[in-house]
Amino acid sequence: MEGKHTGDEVKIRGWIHRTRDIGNMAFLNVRDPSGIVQATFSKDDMDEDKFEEVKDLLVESSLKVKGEVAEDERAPGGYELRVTDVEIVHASEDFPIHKDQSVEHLLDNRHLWIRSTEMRDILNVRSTVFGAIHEFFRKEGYKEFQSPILTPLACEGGATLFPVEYFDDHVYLTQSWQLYAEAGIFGTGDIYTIAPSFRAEKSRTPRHLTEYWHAEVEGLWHDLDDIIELGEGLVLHIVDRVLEENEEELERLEVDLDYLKGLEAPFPIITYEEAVSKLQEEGIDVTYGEDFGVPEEKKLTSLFDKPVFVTHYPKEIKAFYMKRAGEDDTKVLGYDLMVPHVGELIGGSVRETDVDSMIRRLEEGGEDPSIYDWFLDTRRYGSVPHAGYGLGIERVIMWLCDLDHIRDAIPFPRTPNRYRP
RNA sequence: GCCGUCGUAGCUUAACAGGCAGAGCACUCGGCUGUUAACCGAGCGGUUGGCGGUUCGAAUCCGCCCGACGGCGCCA
Repeated sequence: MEGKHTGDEVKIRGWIHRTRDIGNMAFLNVRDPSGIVQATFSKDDMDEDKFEEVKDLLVESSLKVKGEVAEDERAPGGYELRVTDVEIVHASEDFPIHKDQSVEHLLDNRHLWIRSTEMRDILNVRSTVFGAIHEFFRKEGYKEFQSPILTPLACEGGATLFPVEYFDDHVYLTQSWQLYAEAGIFGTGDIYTIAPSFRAEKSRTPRHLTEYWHAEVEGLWHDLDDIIELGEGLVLHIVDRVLEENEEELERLEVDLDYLKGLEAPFPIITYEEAVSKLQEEGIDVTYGEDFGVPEEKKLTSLFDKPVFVTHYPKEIKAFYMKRAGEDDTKVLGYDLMVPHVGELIGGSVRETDVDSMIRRLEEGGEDPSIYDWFLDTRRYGSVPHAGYGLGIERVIMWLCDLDHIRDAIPFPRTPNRYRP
């Protein structure tokens, strides 16, 4: 509907977005996955009974319309379809969503709300992001590798797990692909996955889901510089692809396109220690050894016009599997990639390869190393240096689309208070 | 887990130092030959989240419970 079909007879199959009738004429805005166009019905040009039937249709009724495309400044968008024939596919019941809706009502009716232009735009971007991740890793020579969703293992020290009955026993929904990936690299080499991860944490924030999609990668012989480059490359590739495929959607979502278009390598890299001094200079009350909270992240990301890598965190605030930095073993060879409004996009690290120090770290963390027995075998039979990271896909979408809440980055969000529809 | 805000018609809400629960949208009926969230007229629609208490009288005050939303913490 941009003038390309003016004068042509076309058929459209879709749903009624809005209706108006003025006696002998009716105007139906018809939506399909590509957009909305006004369909104009005139009593004189069609069967009278059918006209009356069309006039009575409610919003979201499905129909097929045939007619001529006409340029008309009175039509929204400047073009309309002058209908000559219509087939009613299904006359809708009174649709629960109208104007003036609360967040709560839209979430209760999420299965209907995903028909909205806003949700459709976001989900189109989401589709591009998933495709771009596969493209990037395959282009870079990484193989796709799957881990089980049902697992007896915890993967991250403190994080809580969803228990699942497993016949007479119980297992958990996975929090991460990583531990299985660390076994996988011995056969397949460099690997990646896109898979759901589950966290049973009652996090009440705009950037947490209990079920989220996780892009993870594990690379043989990789060091910290390798996974920094790999993280930066992935993010830039996603941005490029979304700008190529979804500029129209991003404009409707009122995203700052100049910011996204201006992103290029290299992203700034600072150590945790430098970050702490910078924050202190900026008047933020942080002491060395504390993990960053929301105020710290907010300030830190505001100091850069690109995503920023923060490396070499103290070992106390990071997971047991991260390798110590050779020059200072109070720090780990890992990083977080942070962006404004969203916080952490990627968390990555070089993995500890020595079985004894790994067992020690687990015991220090109050865990029973015997549960990790099979995993520790990856450090017993030809242990090799390796590294990897995990990226929160909904967080990337939230960042790209400038969303206020991560729940809108996924069709059917799962949060501590909500698991329907 | 902690702190805060809010539950009134299908939806969005008004009424709150206690005194007849009212409107807009949606829907139904009627009118209108170019509407743009059309408009005009009429109608339908309420156990004020639940239980208990105070009071002559509670949507309004008090207690408990349930639910949702927002913020912090934890993380991707």
